[in-house]
Amino acid sequence: MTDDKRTFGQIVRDTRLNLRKTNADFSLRKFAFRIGISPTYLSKAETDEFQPPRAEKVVRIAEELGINKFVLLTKANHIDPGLKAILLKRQSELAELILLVSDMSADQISVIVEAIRKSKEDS
Amino acid sequence: MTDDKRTFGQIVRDTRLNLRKTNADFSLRKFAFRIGISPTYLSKAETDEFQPPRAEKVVRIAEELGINKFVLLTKANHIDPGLKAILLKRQSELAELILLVSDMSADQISVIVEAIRKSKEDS
DNA sequence: ATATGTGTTTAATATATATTAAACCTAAAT
DNA sequence: ATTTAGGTTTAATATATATTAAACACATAT
Repeated sequence: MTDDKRTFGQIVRDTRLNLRKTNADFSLRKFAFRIGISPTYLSKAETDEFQPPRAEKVVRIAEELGINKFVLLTKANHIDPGLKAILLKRQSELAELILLVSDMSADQISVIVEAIRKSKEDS
Repeated sequence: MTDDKRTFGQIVRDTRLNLRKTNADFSLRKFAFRIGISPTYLSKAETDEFQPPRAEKVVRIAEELGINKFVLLTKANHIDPGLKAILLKRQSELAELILLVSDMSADQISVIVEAIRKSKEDS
């Protein structure tokens, strides 16, 4: 299960410090500049004193850290910009589907995804 | 097709004025107070001079006007708070599904919804 | 004529969210 | 002993989004 109990800040700091062990480019300052935020802000965000940055920055952080962006976005209380764009355009049509699967397990949803994928191949 | 070319403001004003024909409670002022926004704001929003109000207010407007909330939310560039809550919790699990169906027609999505609904009955 | 109801406009704020510069305090390297 | 690199703290802003009070103009009812 992808059920990480840690906060946004804890995940980012833990992961970054781990990478820093073998790569000095993962110091707080260098990492912050690479992402496009100030060291100040990253410091506070990693200690959960500030709220996480906006969605786009969170995605960049996840990419740089090599972790799943959706997990980090969820911790940051953001919806992925790509998903958001799709939903903004088609929420009437997608609402039913999302509500319908919202009480299903991840496994059950995977089964559905696979079924749809297969049916798509046959066309 | 639910493809209304009108803006948020146009839809709200048109619908409200229609209701007002037979019901004085749909004057701009009374309606605004009922929704919980100022007449000023509603006036500007209905003429698209201000951006639409926040999602919760848009939902209330749709309910009062008796129109589909998702359509109005889309025009207002908001995601339905209910959907948003689901996505914030489970976007890792739902992302694949949403991306997969995002290029399908509304009809095709309906077919999938029906299939899932049936399979749910058998359990 | 005036009070009442309608929508509009002017002129600002309010509120939340996102964000920073600069000074600071270490510990390690020179 | 001092430069360097690390992270922290103070003290504010910046930015976007959401929102309003009060005065106005016009029509209709009294």
